[in-house]
Amino acid sequence: MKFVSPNCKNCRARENSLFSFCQVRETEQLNAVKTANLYKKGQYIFYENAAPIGLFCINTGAVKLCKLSSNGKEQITRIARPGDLLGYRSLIAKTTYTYSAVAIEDTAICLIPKPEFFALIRNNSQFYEGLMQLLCKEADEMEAKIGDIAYKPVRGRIAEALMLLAGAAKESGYITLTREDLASLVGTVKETAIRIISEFREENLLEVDKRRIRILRPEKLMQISNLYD
Amino acid sequence: MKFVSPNCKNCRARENSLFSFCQVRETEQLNAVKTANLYKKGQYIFYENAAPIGLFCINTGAVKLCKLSSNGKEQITRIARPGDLLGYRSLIAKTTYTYSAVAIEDTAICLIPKPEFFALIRNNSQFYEGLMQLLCKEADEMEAKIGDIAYKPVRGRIAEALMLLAGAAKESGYITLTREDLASLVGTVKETAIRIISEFREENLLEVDKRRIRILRPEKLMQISNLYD
DNA sequence: CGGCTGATTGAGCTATGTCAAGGGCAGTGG
DNA sequence: CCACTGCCCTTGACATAGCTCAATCAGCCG
Repeated sequence: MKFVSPNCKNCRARENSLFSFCQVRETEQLNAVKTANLYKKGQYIFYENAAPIGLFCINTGAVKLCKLSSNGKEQITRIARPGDLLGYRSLIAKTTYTYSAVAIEDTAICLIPKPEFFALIRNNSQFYEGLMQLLCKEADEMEAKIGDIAYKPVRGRIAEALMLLAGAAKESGYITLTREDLASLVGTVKETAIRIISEFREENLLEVDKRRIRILRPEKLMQISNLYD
Repeated sequence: MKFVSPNCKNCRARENSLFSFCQVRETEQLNAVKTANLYKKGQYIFYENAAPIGLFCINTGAVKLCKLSSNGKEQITRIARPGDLLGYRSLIAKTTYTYSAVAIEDTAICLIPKPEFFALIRNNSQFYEGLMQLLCKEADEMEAKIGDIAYKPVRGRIAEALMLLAGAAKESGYITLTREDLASLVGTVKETAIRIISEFREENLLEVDKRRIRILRPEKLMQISNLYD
């Protein structure tokens, strides 16, 4: 299989990432030290509890971030996409990874080794600040998610997740997540997720082609997502 | 009511806070610019969605951080105590507060105005780094909480929360949280929380005196907290 | 002695999880 | 090109944790 290592200079993923703060020279340096890798669907990029080795930047594809709970179930905390950075929290806090990262499509990812990452935050204060803001945003989102899971019924959470996924799903507008992954993303089980999707289909809020889902009535779903008991 | 504004120099709360990174001179400056305030139990320190005005540092007492969900229920995300800093996320991300802060005991809090906060992170890189690590830690905790709420049964979550609260409850070892607040902290309702506490009492895992709870068998509770289905 | 706030307890009800049994599509190997 | 195998997806039947509503009780304060 032919895989051309992406060049940071003209990397589209870089543009909507924190690396947009980098100067041309820095970008060239990054390009020189980074290593690129292709992960097949289902392959692990890194494991929960492992020691971090660097900063990952997703080039193409999609990755699920998940933790294993003691009852053996997998909880997906987020779906990461091109331009998203992975692993910085563990690097900064000097801890092990708090979640695993698994490719859910064939995915290309670049890795910036630890030393270069730290050099970057030392030398580029804009990048540093950006990272800090990213952390805050991430925290805000998680905080919101806690509220959701605690009080929003599954139906609403699924509606919400579908909206988010559709927004993130580039051109196509198709959501290709597995029902199981979708369930795990909103904190429920496969069967419940399926039933609710079926309801939405019957109400013509979305259509299902093979496994893929396409939203038809975003407004309606949005409304359901905000509707409580 | 007599309230002596605390002095940063010999503030016990400061010692287990990020401000421990400050030099003597910085501490003196902080002391000069800060304003101290006493909040009665039940009083709001700041409101969700309001614009941040500075960094809060809890001196004595306890504060609940909570969000209102559309169905009118309050979700408590965390209980903050002396030494804890509040509001930095909104300052850094330049957003409004994502939660409200309410005193659950009579509480003394100092406020460092926005400009001085930014001056601090500009000039003290240790403080800056510490703040970053704090953010990471906070994010980790929330991530864990998401997993908990999604998959851990209420019984386990209550056990866990009790352990945490007991740990944080200074000397006394008494947990004084309202049943309602406890419920909201673990994402359930008052009645369910009460029933589970009663069970624990019957099993002699804790004792209840008036409203106050004291843990008797931490090991057991710990075990329950990790026990799934 | 009221009146209040919070704690309890009981009795249903229901959303959601669990278990079980197919069904369809896609990729593989003969 | 067909049959086989292995995912997923789907649906039904059933069980139950946890929510709601409602009534009562226990401190506490003026």
